[in-house]
Amino acid sequence: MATVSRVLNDDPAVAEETRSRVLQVIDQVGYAPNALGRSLRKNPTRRILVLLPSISHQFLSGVARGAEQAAWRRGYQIIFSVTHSKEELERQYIKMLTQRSVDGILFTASQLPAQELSGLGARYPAVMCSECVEGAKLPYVGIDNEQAAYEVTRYLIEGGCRRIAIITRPEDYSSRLRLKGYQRALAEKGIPDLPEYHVKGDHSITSGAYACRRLFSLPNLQPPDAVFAGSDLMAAGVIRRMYEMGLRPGEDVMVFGFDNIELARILTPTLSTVSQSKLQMGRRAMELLLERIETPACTQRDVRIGHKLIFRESTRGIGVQESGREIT
Amino acid sequence: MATVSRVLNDDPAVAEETRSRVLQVIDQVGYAPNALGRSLRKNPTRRILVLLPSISHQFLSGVARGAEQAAWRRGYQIIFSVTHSKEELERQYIKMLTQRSVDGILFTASQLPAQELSGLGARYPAVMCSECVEGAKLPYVGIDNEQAAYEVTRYLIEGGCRRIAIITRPEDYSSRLRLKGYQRALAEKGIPDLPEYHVKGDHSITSGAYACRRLFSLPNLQPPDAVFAGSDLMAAGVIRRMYEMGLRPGEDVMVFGFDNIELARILTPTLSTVSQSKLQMGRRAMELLLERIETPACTQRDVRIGHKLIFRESTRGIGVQESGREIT
DNA sequence: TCCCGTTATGTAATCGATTACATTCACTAT
DNA sequence: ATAGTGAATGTAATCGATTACATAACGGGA
Repeated sequence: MATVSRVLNDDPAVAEETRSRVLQVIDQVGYAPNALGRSLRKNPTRRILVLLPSISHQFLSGVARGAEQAAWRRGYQIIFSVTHSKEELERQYIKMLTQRSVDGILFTASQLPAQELSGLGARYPAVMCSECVEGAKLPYVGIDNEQAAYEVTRYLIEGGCRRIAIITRPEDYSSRLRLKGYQRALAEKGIPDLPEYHVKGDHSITSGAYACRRLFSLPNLQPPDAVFAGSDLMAAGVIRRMYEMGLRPGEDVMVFGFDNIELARILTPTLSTVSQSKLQMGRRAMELLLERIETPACTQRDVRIGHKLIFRESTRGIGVQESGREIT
Repeated sequence: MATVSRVLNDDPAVAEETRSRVLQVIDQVGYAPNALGRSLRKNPTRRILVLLPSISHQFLSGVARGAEQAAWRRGYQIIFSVTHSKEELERQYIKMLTQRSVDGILFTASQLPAQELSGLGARYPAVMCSECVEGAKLPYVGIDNEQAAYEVTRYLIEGGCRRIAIITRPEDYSSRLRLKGYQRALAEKGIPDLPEYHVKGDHSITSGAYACRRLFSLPNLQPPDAVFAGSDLMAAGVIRRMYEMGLRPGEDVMVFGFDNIELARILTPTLSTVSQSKLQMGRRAMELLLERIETPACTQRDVRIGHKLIFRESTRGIGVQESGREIT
């Protein structure tokens, strides 16, 4: 038994002849070492859990890919679980961390209270990415949402838009920051910030379509001349609905998205949007996490990733298309 | 120690007073049981691994959701890993099964040789879903691809199309079956099967666009009057490219997709496609897998899931839109 | 008073792999 | 011939939780 273990762990103190004999027998009986026994003794599992709110999240899947690359490079396996934005499910999967089935955890959109996350972070390696929880004391990697939204809004205003609607999911911290950026731009240009132009969505296509209908049937108020959606999916819903209402997105009304998922290039009209470097975001977050795992003493802090605005046909009416003006 | 274990496992033979005292201390010191030790003793982990070729696969993410539901219902956790269609990665993750980190594995698009999969299936609980490997002796859950493609082709022919192109990924077993169905329909109607109209793709949008360009610049041959793409994503590429070439999909040329992902409802024109019940597919596959785990003796076989054709604007030129003719 | 049964808790073996330490063996130097 | 050396292998403790079994404590009946 001991010798077998030595063979499998490349211990040099095994005679060449014994080694090959062992390997042969292993092959014959189809022996596979039990990972449980192993990690019980030498505790790291070299496995990381990434929590996603849903499995088909276009934006986060890019982040996940970045995280995966960084993990593999350092010899870690990565596994995913899906929370469906339910606290209870999230706690279930967090158990994998506290029970040592994984060495660390990467949150992409936690629903847990800040305090709970802080407590977890104090005891175990954990990092937040993309969407963060206000007040949770975990390292965080993401873009400057306030600034990005500010830039989009300013761009729309400078292009001549005066009635700019915004669709957000107010539960998200990032969405609240974006709203702030939007308001900063409006204030700067002396344009009134009408609450009627703030509409809620949940990042689904349907909710975008629904928001669009509300915006274009406001009583006692002119319809918007631009719609800034908090995600490309909602923007897709907006565009779809505009066609159904006989509006021409990109000409009658400008549309701006957020995330730059693949869909943005395929929609008709193609969608202007904010590009976040998903790969880089995931990579940096994973690096931060591995740092914490391997040197428990370390106390790194938040990381900010750059973003850029992408101009496509959905804002054709006010400017150039498909240039990649790098901004931050 | 023993008493603590009893408390955590709800053993009735613990005095109420001791129980509450134990719980209090557990809370104080922040004790969390180590899952390794536990599963080492009572061996099932009640955890299932689902292998996906990529994290942002629109179609499979629906399947994954179905699998997840079925697993939760029976008290199993589910975790995902991504193979990027690389054999080596796939083998890495399969180790989680052989090393008993999970109780079973669900393949959605394995790249491994049939023999290897058969060997695995003989020793451990494993099931294939959606895409199968020809000759691999694992239970499989999927649709009747040959029949579905036959129905689509027949529909196009009956609508008046005579030059029907098909885009497939010939590496997939399912694609080869679909090609057969396509050929059966052509033969039945006495329409020649021209190899020039068979174009390769890899299920990416780009490959669809590329295929489209080839199809509409065939030397000495009329361009097709219908394009049947092996996936909605490729169909999206086809449609995008048609616009760029000044063609009107759904009027000049019919377009049919496969999978019925959400995108199909959003494209302009909306996309006619084959709907596979993703949820049901995932659910049935997971049920099959759990069956195998819990009653090792059982030897269930393949399961066939129904499909239906969805008619939308991209075949507007030849028929009704958005009806749901259930077929199998 | 003694014995028995019941209930609650403690003891120790177990799961499978790892690894410090002990042992064996062959061989060399004295 | 004997002690000493080093390489290869064997032995047994260990990781943390579970659980069959042993023990302790207590009350009640003969």
